[in-house]
Formats: sequence, C-alpha cells, structure tokens
Amino acid sequence: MGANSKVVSIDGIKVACGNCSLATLCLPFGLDTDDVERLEKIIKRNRPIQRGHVLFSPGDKFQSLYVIKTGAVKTFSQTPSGDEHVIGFHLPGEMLGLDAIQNDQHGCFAKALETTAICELPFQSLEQLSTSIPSLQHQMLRLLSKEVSAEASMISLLNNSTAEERLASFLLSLSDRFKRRGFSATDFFLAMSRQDIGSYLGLALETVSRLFTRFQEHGILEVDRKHVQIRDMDALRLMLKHQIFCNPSADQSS
Amino acid sequence: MGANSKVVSIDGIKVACGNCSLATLCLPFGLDTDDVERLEKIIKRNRPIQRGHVLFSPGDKFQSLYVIKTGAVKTFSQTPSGDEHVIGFHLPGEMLGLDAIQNDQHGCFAKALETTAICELPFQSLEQLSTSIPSLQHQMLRLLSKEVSAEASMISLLNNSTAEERLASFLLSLSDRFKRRGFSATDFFLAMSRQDIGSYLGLALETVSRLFTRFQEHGILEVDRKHVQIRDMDALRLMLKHQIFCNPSADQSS
DNA sequence: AAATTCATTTGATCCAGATCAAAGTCTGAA
DNA sequence: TTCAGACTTTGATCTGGATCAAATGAATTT
Repeated sequence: MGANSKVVSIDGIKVACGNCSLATLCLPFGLDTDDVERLEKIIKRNRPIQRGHVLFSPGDKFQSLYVIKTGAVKTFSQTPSGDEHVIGFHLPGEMLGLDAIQNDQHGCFAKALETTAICELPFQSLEQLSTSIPSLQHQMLRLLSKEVSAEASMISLLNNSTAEERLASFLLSLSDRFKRRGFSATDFFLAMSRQDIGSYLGLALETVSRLFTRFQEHGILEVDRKHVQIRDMDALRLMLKHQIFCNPSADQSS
Repeated sequence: MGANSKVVSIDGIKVACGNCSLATLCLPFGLDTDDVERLEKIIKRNRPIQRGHVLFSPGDKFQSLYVIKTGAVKTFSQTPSGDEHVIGFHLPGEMLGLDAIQNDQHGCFAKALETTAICELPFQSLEQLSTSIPSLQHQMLRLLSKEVSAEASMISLLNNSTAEERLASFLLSLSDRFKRRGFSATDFFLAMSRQDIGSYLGLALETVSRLFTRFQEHGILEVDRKHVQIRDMDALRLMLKHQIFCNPSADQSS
C-alpha cells in the first residue's frame, strides 16, 4: 500500500449490519439474526477514506474483502507507461477484492472516487465462519457467481455493441443500482470522469463526451457536468433491446 | 434441455479423482486422500457426449457443476435473430456452470465442440461436503475467484488490444493450457471454428482468417485448417508484452 | 480577482477492422 | 463418386470511432 493508504481503525464504532439499509444487497442477505451477529463480530469498520485514497494495489497481500457502505470506488490496472484501464465501479453494498482470493494477492488498484466508508471483512475469519454457517457459505458463492455473471455480460457488451449501446447500458446499470439502493433512478451524479467511463467501456473520452451531447440533443438525457438526469428511459432501453446477454440481471447485489 | 441432450448415467464406471491426471488442475487440488474419496462419492460420471450435444441451455435449472475430463466445450449466448456470441472455451480440467450458482439457473448454452467426457458435480452435495471439508470450501472459492480474474483479463484484452494482440493472446492462452494438461504447447488442434474464435475475441471471422495467414507469412505459425503449430512463441509474447492486465495468470486451473 | 491546472467539449482527419462479395475447400451423406 | 452444405480464404470497399488539435469551462491556488 502507498504512504497515503493507512487505514485507521476506530474503536467503539458500532457495526450493525442488522440496521444497515444495504443488508439485503450485501453479505448478510439470507442470514438469520444470530448469524448476522456472528458476522458483525468479525467486521472491521474504519475511518472513511478520502477521494483519491488507494485502498489496495496490485501485489498487496490479500487480507480482506471490502464492502462499500457509502461513496464510490473504481478498480483499475495500469500499464508500464502509466495509463489506467478501469475495470469496474463499485457502489454502496458492492463487494471488492473477490479476484484476490485466487492467489492471495490483489491484482489491481482500488481508489476512492469520493469520500467513501467501507466495511472490511477479514477473509480468514469469514472463511472460518462460513464453515459453521452454511447460508453464509452459500451467500459467498452466490456473490462470486454474480460477479462472474456480471463480467460475462460486460464481455458480451464489449464484443457486440456500438459506443452508443455501451453508454446506454452503462447508464441503465447505474440507474438500476442507484434505484436498488434507495436513490433516484433518473437523477444522479457521476462519481467518475469521462476518461474513467471511456476506459471502462473501451471508448475514447471524446467519444463519451460526444455521446452525452448527442443523448442530450435527442432529449434522452439532461447533462450538466457530473449531474445526469434520464429523461427517456425507454429510449435508452431500446438501444440495447436487441441484445441478449448471457445473464440479464448483471448486478452484483441480490 | 433439447431432445438430444439426454445424459445417460453409466453404473459401474469407477470414478477416481485420485488417479486422474487432471486432479491438480481441478477441484481435488489441495485435498488429502480421505477428502478426495468423499468427493468422489458425489461425482457422477456419464457417457461421453458427442460433438454438437448441448449440455445445458439458458433457463435450465442449475443442478450441477461440470468439469471437462476430455474434449472441449464452448459456452455462448444467442440473440433473438439466432447468432451466437461465444463466451468461452473449456478444456480438460476446467469447470463449467459457475455463473449459474447466482440465481439457480443457467444463463448460457454449453455445447460440445468434439466428443467430450465430463464429470458432473451435483452442487447441493458439493456445498454440503464443503461445510465439512474446509479445504474444499477454500478450493471452491479459489476456482470462482480464478474465473473472476480470468474474465477481468478478457475484459482488459477486449478494451485495450488490437485484433493481432487478441489472437496472439488467445493462442498463448491455449498453448499454456494444453501444456499444463500434458499436451504439446506448440502443436495442437483447434476444436473451434474461425467463426467461434472471432465471436470470442470480438472480431469478424474474416479478420481471424487473415491474421492466421499473416502469422504464417511471418513464420510465427504453421497453420493447416484446425492444425496449429507455433513456430515463434516469443514473437507472440512480444505482441502483448506492453500490456499489463489486472491478473497475469488468467487460467482457471491452479 | 488573476493565474494555473485539469476536465470537458467540439472540430477535422485517419485507419483498423467490419462488411460485402465471391471463389475455393472440406465433410459427410446418399 | 458425386453432391450439398458448411467452412475458409482472399479481395474490395466502407465506416465507427480513434486520434490529433484546439478552444472552452470549472475548480483551486496565489
């Protein structure tokens, strides 16, 4: 981890998955009250991290999985020449670090896009707990599987869609995820830059910018910097109507 | 499942992960002898399936995970207009169906590219067994995580690479996987068509064909229909040298 | 408020790879 | 052995989106 990545533990902060509005999207889903309590005991709550803070980097030893509580994080890899390839964006309730279980070390960067609160789940404890809570084991497998499905959808999108379809898909995905988390499905702020969106969708940032302009001209969006309002959801949906992805529900949450 | 997808169970065939040359690539990896025996008890061995046989289809209830023993399988989705989008190719020792854990149903087709022998792992039994064999639970999580990493690499490839780099990456991946399975790393047969390769790599089949020709002209490959010989492995490696993916070891096996 | 920096928009040009088209080539069935 | 259908190769053309270039706008610092 970099010098600015110190995560300070705060004693006395009560962890309460039971009261968390994200519980049904998150790991506790499907667990009974007792089991949630046992889960809470192993969770570490840390001080919220600031925009730009790096949560982990490639090569870092894998210790914990992370769940976003509030804020947003991007994961990305980096070429030797220094430019980033965005792998994903993570919103409240979504888990981070699943790819690191494989070889006990992280394979990409995770950086906060804004001030972000995170629940830390020490993986060893989680694994141990899973052996005695079958529904926790099941939920772990489900979350991993969901990630596999979501990535398969992404691959399908990149293989078979135009720039327009990609951005439409991205906006609909964001909209859906905000909605499930209790936010507006049609009015939200983008935590990431045009550059980030382009990198994620395999497009040049200029193309992303032009598409936002075009969508606005067509009355589909109202865009002001990071502020996006969806004016014609159906038009967006229509753009990817003809596509059948491997798995239609490509959200990580339950 | 289609009419031709009947899988006939053969009693009396001895399942023997302990003797299987793929064991170190497969689920038994990391398990001690006793545990492998318990695992063997839940595995179903079926009659090998023929080329073109559909193992599962979207919407099929998820019952089992499958591991290729010999042969090859492709997974793909289908548009309403009927054209296929190849999601992946699966070689001996590789697991199939992980994306279905998520919502208890398969999200894509799996079709044999040639005569293929498959080990069937009823998922419920596997999950139960995992609670009493921690190293099996761990191996399950590792396999899922490996799949997540592999797909992340694929996303990176599709986002950031030219046609040439994609095909080079594909050939090197195949080569590596054959090698780990005890086959030649430089001389093998492609089980899939140019069409399939193109669909998988997000390229037109004509582009794939042209690239094979070009690689041959440059002395990198010797190609005769499905028969590929790699003559200059370094040249292939060089083509994707400048790329850093999230995770360099993008093979599902251990 | 002016200055510096960084993100975004908009315009002009270019090219990798798609698409269209047609000619081989292989395979399995009859 | 011949035929039909499915692959594969090769050629010609076209285009979506990249790249290059520059202006504009926001945010932050001085």
